[in-house]
Amino acid sequence: MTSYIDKINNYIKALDNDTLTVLQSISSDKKYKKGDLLLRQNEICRKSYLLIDGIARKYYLNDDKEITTELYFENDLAVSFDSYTLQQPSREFIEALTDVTVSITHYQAFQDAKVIYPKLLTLDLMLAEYYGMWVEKRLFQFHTMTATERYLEILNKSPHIVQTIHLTIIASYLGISLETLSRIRAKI
Amino acid sequence: MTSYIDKINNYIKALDNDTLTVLQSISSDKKYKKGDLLLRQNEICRKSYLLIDGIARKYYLNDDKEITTELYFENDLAVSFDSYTLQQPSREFIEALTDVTVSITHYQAFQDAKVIYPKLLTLDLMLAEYYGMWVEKRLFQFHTMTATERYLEILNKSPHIVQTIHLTIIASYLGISLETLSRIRAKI
DNA sequence: ATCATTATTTGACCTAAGTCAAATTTCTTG
DNA sequence: CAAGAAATTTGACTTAGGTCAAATAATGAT
Repeated sequence: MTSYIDKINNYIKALDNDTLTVLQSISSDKKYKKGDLLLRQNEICRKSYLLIDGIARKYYLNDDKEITTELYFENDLAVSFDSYTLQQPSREFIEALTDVTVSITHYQAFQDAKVIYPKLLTLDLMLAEYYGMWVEKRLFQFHTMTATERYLEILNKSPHIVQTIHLTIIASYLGISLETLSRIRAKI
Repeated sequence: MTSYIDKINNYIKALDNDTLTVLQSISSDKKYKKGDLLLRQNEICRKSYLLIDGIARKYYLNDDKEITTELYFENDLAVSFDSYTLQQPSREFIEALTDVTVSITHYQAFQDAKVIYPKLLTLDLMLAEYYGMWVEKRLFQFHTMTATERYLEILNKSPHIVQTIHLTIIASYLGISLETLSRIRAKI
């Protein structure tokens, strides 16, 4: 499944000039400071954010507690999937965890471009497929793995996460309390 | 989000004759008996199954225990998403819970048709988006709701599930043990 | 460097849900 | 319809992980 990212990136690299030009024409770079919100709850997610530099996360509030649903690093595409797809208010926030630089593409501009450049439609499909598989895998892990196993998985496959991100956020991403995460770390 | 199904169905209804004809030409009906497996673990999911009649489920094995990941009724599209998308061996089974009639479309034929009929590409995108949002919602429910709340949700929104499907399967779909489900039902 | 703030750890206790085993109830099929 | 099989319930006990509170440790601003 990771190789699907490669496939997507290769597909982008292999785009014809026309398509690439359009894609660039509807995208623009922007910088955010650490702590800035790229998307707030109840706003409609009208843009997608391709992380060029820095770290960000997506989260929502449950009983005033922040539940992190996704962590973004260089080259990741940050959107609130359902808000973006349905163009309806978002349940989630997107927050810069460090200073970040992003390439912003507007939803509507991309929709319009897809009609004329079918390769963008294919690209959109690949991105949606990737996200679907990613969420499915996450759900699968919550069902089949203990908190400790999930932490070890992150430690193995994404050590950069553990090195750069506060435990409160990692804990909420793993679906456990901060204290439990601390105890898991003490055991290992 | 439910309304997105309507959008998809309207989109299908509004397809031009050429596209519809192709779609029909690469699909064919088939009947399965209760208990039949439409897809086995380790097989590649080379077909999608549109339920015309009957009930089916998708599940996988974890420590010899069956975990149901999706329930299918009339008009639902049954596939193992990652196996279908990546054309790699499936972790999941798809099983007929009653006698079923399905409309089968072959992966490769659909891929080929998408190239010529961009509307099928758009349709594929909508289906992937729908599945992504559906899984995301399921994950969200597992994070924010207790077992009792999840059961009540099913009882409310999909009473037909509780009426027609064995509790063992519902329990595994809710991510709880059969005994816990039984106790939840006793309380209510 | 120092103080204040923020992050993390540790302790004591609690709770939702799981497990295993046995008892009922409900279906099937002859 | 009766016997056997399958599904569901109930009981007794265990456990992973949560909560609340307090103690350290780390970080950052002056």
